[in-house]
Parts: sequence; C-alpha cells; structure tokens
Amino acid sequence: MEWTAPRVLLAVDLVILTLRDARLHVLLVERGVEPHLGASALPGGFLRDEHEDITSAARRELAEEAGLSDVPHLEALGVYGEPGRDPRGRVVSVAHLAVAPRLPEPVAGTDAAGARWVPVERALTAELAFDHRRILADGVERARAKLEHSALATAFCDETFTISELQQVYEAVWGIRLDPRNFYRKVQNARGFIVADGPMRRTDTGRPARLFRAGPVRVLNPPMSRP
Amino acid sequence: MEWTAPRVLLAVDLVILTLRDARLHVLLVERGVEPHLGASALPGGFLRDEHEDITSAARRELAEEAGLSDVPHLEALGVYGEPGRDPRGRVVSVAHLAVAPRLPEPVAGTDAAGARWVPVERALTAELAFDHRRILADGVERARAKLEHSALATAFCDETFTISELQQVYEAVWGIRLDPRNFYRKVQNARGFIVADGPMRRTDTGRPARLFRAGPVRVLNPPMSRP
DNA sequence: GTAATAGTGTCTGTAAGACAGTATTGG
DNA sequence: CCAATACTGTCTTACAGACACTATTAC
Repeated sequence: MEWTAPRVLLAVDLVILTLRDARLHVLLVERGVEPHLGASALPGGFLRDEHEDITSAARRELAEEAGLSDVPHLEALGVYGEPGRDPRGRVVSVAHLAVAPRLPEPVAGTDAAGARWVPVERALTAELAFDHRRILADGVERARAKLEHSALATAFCDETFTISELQQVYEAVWGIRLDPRNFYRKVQNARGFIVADGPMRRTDTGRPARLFRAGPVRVLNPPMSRP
Repeated sequence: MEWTAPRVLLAVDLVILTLRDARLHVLLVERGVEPHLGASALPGGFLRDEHEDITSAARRELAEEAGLSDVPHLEALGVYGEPGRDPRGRVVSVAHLAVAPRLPEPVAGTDAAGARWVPVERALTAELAFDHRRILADGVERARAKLEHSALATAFCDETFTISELQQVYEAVWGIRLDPRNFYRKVQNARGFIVADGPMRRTDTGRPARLFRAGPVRVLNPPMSRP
C-alpha cells in the first residue's frame, strides 16, 4: 500500500506576560483576517517556510506582532492540535510563554497596530479566538508554577530592581498578598537568586531601597513556596 | 502576494517508562525502515490522517509499537521540530511520556517485534535515532520532577502496592537510596497520596507489609522532597 | 513631629534527615 | 535462636508564617 503521512499547518502562538500597575497583563491582538476576524487573540502565526525553526518563528512573531525585539524569557509551553480548532484545516500550534519587563509604550506601531495589554483576569473571562483561552490559562499556570522553583520572576523586572518590586511580581502573578518582611527574608535566603547591585538606592516614597539584579542561579534553593 | 503557509509532517514519539528489577527501563524499538534502519529508537510514528487527534495517535502507537492497550499515565512532553532532525523532510514530533507498571511480558508480539525494555542508564549512553536521546533525557527529567510534587509514582505500581515497592520507584527514578523509615513517614504525611487497602498483607521475606492503593490526590502536600 | 516604606529580629509550628528501637514474619 | 523487613518514636536542624521592632526617607 502506498500510504503517505498527512501534513499539517504549523503555527506558533504567544502568551506574553508583563506587569503593569502591579497587575499581570497579557498582550492580545485584534485579528485582521478570517477566521475570527475582529476577535481578540494571542499573537501568533504560521511558520514562514519549511526551514524556519519553531523558536525562530516565535521570536519573529514576537517582533512582528508585539514589537518586542528581545525578551528576557521565552519557552515552549505546549502543543495545541485538536483537529477542529481551526476551520482553515489541520493546524497544530506550538504555544510559547514569553515574559517581559514593563515597557515604556504598550506596543510599537509596526504590524502590531491592534495589539494591547489586557489584564489577565479580564482576558481569561473574555471571548478569545480559537482555543486561546485555554492556552492563556496554561501559560499563566506555568508562570505561577515556575515562580516557585525558578528565577523567572526577575524576567518581569528591569535589570536592577528592589525587593519590593520583585514582591509585586509574585503578588501579581499569584494573585495574593505576601508579607513584605517574610518575603524579604525568603528572597535573600534563596542563594544566588538576586545579588546586590552596589550600594545604590532609589526612591518612591518612604525609605529608599537597595537595588539588586538577577543572580546566576536558575533554580531556587530553597524555593519560594506559594502559601 | 499569494503566500501559503508550509506544511509539516507530524509525528508522535513515546518515552515509555517502567520498573524492572528495581531499575528504571525505557521501551526501545529497532527501526525497520530508513532512515536509521536497524538503529534503536523510541516508539513512534506519523499521524495516521488529517483528522487524528495527537493524543489518539500516541495511544495508537502505544498499542501498535509497544503492545500496551492501556497505561496509567500518558502526557505530552514537548515538541521537537528542529528543521534538520529527519532527512525525510520537515518532521515535527510531539513527544509523550507514558508510565506503566511492571508487565508480565516485556512486549507482545504484534507489530512490536523489535521492542525491548532497556535500562535507562544504558539507553542514555547508547546511540539512538534522530534526537531521541534528548527526548529520552527530557522524559526522564520530567518523571523525576513529577515524582516530587505529584502522585506519578503510583503509575509505576500495580493497583495495590506496599510502601517499600513505592520507595523502589522513587529510588529507581531518582537514582538514589532513601531511608525507609523517613520515606514511610513522608509518604503517609502526604495527605491523599496513598490509602490503605484493607488490612491485607503480602509476603516476600521479613515481616509482611500493609497494602495500599493510589489515593485521590494528584498534587502532593507536603511534597516528596528530593535530597 | 507623621506617613510610608525598608530592613531586622524573634517566636512557633511543621517538616526533613539521622537513627534507636520494637514488631512480625521465615528459617 | 538469627536474618530480614515493617513500622514507631525521638532528636536536631531548617524553613514558613506571624508579627514586634528599628531605620531612613519625604513632608
């Protein structure tokens, strides 16, 4: 028998998270083509050609659709390939999780015209194209889990940051309040998580805080336990 | 411009783990077709048709190539789609992790003629087709991590098991020795992890042990910490 | 001074790891 | 009796969470 394997369309979708006003936001775009024209969706698109690497495609969409030329964290999240998920045919999407620090402007004006930051809480209850609500939920859950055991939280911060800024990351992603004093101690006890960045200080209101930067360690020990 | 998205071949590969002689084993097959004809490889294959679900394809390969009609654990592991990984063209593989209890016979004689259980330690140092060594390494690492926080270990056991059998799972997967007395206490303190299965007992040598079965809980609290 | 945030110390409960000791089987 | 494994208890150390307290800024 001359059976030939079927071919599928390969897409990448992006869950891009950031902090704005101490709340977790995700980047959504307004779809400019069918299907789901005009609906909110995660940024993403098809592989450009047969030879494009999947991670490269994710980075390209990050630049094209979100105007982000570089992010401190990008990882594959999972595969979403249910047969009926896209009416254009059999589309298999490799979802990615990206994390970026708060940006000066929500989005640049390239192809990313319809892009905007949306609070995750609202995005999760809104109508999203395809199975993007599930992808978003999985991405947020992945971020929540990784905050515990990895240094992912620093990807939400600028190069230097205060401990309370780092605490805001944990509070926003986990959606809970933390005791600043215990957080201070725990973050310092996680060896290699953050390192002091000179004796510099910064000011908002109240006593100025020391500045830190991300340490060399990727896996936290002891971990930052979620209550 | 009339650009059309490229299509790729979609495959599933399987990291099937089990315990044999208190050591972690993985199921490998001998490839019967080019490329890598005759080489050792993970079981797997292409999507059957445009409408086959990815998980269904994984289950089908599990039955066809491994003779396993049902396993207590099956989950997607990741996507492996590097452009050059398969000379037949652009192949994107969705790797899966399956866990099965020790089986009466290594493999049935259906299509799984060339299938055999290989100690993971040896498989990781052997020559494997494609990028299967990396997939295997990732699968083992996933299993190791999940033992800590989930009830995955019970998937390696029969429906009822003793605590020392469960300990053998942890020791084999983590590749370390554990103190039986501390293990006993920890496993019992993880609420809902295992539940007593009547006052039955079983015998090997020494004092007979109580039998347990998997509890309702999927996430362990407190976790089984890896030393 | 007050308000606000940064940072330190102290207490209590829980859990991990080391390991002594008892219990129950077979030979 | 001994060997072997199952199970219980006890001790020490580490960390989580609660929270009193001091420090340093702006006003």
